[in-house]
Amino acid sequence: MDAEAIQRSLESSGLRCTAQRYAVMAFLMDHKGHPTAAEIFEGVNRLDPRSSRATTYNNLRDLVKAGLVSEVAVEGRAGRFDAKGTRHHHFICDRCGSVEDMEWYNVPKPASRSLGKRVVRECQLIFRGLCTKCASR
Amino acid sequence: MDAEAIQRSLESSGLRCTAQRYAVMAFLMDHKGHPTAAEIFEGVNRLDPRSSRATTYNNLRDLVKAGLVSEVAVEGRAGRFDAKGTRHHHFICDRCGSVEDMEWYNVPKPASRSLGKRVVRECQLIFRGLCTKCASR
DNA sequence: CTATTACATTAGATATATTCTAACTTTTCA
DNA sequence: TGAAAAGTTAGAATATATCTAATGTAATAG
Repeated sequence: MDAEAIQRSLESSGLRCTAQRYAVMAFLMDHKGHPTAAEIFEGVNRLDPRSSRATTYNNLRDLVKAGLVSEVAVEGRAGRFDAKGTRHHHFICDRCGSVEDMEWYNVPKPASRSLGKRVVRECQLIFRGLCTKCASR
Repeated sequence: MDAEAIQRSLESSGLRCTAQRYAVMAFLMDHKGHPTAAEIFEGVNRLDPRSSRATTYNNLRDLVKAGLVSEVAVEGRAGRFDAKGTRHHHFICDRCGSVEDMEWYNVPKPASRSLGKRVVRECQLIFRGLCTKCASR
């Protein structure tokens, strides 16, 4: 996604395309490895313009609310974020904790009996085990 | 699971069955709603014996390492725990954040091509959407 | 074009969650 | 029995996230 596309997607979500917000979005497009808020903050601030920590958190929250970014569900303390480009599942390494993308495939929905009145929006798989690096030890 | 079964499962994992560790395990068997560490700590301490926060965290970590408890992958700051009784998937409400159990069913494994050298230990499904309460608003 | 208002950003303080430290207690077992 | 291992503890330290209140910036009604 290029600069204009980022700008358009922000504006069509009712968010102004500020330098700080743009930077968060661009960083996420560029780093597919599910960075933490701290990593995003640091990465964004290594370049211009300076952005405060509060702004980074505010913008992440706004972007998640707008559906442009998703927060990845992992155990552990630091939230991890993901620009919603392509759909994918996740693999989490038991040993080193890294979060990797896995190719997307459809997963059967639960029986409507067990679903009740709940409304399912999406359905995500999390694999656990050993990543390539940790498996070879 | 009764008292003796908890004791046996602890000991067969090489963990002593201390009062504090037993209490954490019993609390988790009794509260299927994926309590946070803080809730477990509070719940355990409302009864005898007193257990410190550090011990609660230590014991949770030991139990997870031993495979008797799993940490549920949810976004948000506080870790949530789950005694591995029956297998189940999870439903997370977009609106109120509650985590509910969903009936277990088998999920197709990823293609070995996309898996590479990774070793999959388990495979967990997370549904997102609106829970029964939030859907009716 | 300016004033008003809503949106955004900031530094730093605060709140929350988890882990660490170092002393102490209990259990195990040679 | 007594040395080593395992467990517990209070409180300090660290990590993560949010709040506050002052300030800045952009959109737009007049």
